[in-house]
Amino acid sequence: MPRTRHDVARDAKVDEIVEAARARLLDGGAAHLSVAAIARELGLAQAAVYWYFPTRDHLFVAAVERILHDVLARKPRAGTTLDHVLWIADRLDEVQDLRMALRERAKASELVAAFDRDVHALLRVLLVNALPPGVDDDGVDAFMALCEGVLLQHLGRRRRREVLRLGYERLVG
Amino acid sequence: MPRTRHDVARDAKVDEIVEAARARLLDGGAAHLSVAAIARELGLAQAAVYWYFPTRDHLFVAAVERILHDVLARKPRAGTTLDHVLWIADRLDEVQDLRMALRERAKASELVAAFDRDVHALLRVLLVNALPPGVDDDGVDAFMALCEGVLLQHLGRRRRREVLRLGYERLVG
DNA sequence: ACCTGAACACCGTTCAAGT
DNA sequence: ACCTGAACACCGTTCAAGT
Repeated sequence: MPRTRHDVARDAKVDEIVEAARARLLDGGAAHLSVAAIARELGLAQAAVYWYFPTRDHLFVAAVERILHDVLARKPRAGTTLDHVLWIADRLDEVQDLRMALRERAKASELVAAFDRDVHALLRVLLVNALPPGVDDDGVDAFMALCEGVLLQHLGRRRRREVLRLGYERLVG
Repeated sequence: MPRTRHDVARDAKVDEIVEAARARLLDGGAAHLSVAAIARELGLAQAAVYWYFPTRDHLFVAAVERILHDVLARKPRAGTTLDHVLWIADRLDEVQDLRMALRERAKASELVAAFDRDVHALLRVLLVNALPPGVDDDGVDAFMALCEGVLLQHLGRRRRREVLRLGYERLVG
């Protein structure tokens, strides 16, 4: 096996690592993402990963970024604005664990903290676009908080949608 | 120094460890809580801690329990029901980081998961008691979600209270 | 009952050295 | 430019052995 792979494009090697990280995040969660494990899996020395990603957090962010991109790329079916909002909530629920892990890590890493803020801003844009026009900022903030909070709860999908519907009607409807 | 301290009551020794854990949680967060560090601090072998707490998570839960107990023991000043709710939100904001850490760890440990559910149930009782009587379950769930969600946001205390006030009026007022 | 010492299997990160 | 090997300083957990 080649020690240095000058034949393989840099992007392909970066992609290989991010893909391995993505896979680990999706089954074991953030705790399952370790530089050592990925290096083992890819047959690399640990230090090789650090050539492309200066810290574990850089790799973590890159992998979460890819996952979020994929999840949000799915197009919603047409429907009422409430349907659209509920669809967004279902998507967010899929990445809820990762968002929690992001928050936890953000306390220690400014890199992760900045990314977390970006994600939050993006979700806000998504929600505002989904809502009917003319909703005041207070209502948006309150409804956004309700969305994030309801994902935190241990409710089933059915119950979650009921609560969201109520919030929608009373806060922005 | 005595190797085994039969003179010191078991409770006192447990208390010493939990207290050290509490201090570490309060400044460095959950990431700063390690069995190794506490043993070093107390001049014990690491294995000594395991005599009282079978896993790191047991110690973690015990320390968070103590912190929560202290925070919630503080008595609110009299005021409107909204004032009371805002007071609860301020208390919860103080332990927000710990709650996140709890959630993160709950994925890996059923012990932590169970404790997290207990905390959630306790907070719900606290909120229901603070709210005016006769609020429907949907309203409570929605407002509770809003409370937890608004603590997740990067809002200042001022803004947080505005959003909570709006949610209170439209969801349970 | 209580505690030590030492081990085991993990981490993230760094760095000199090689190609 | 790219990668290895080895080290360093951490973890949580276990266990035989001592008092």
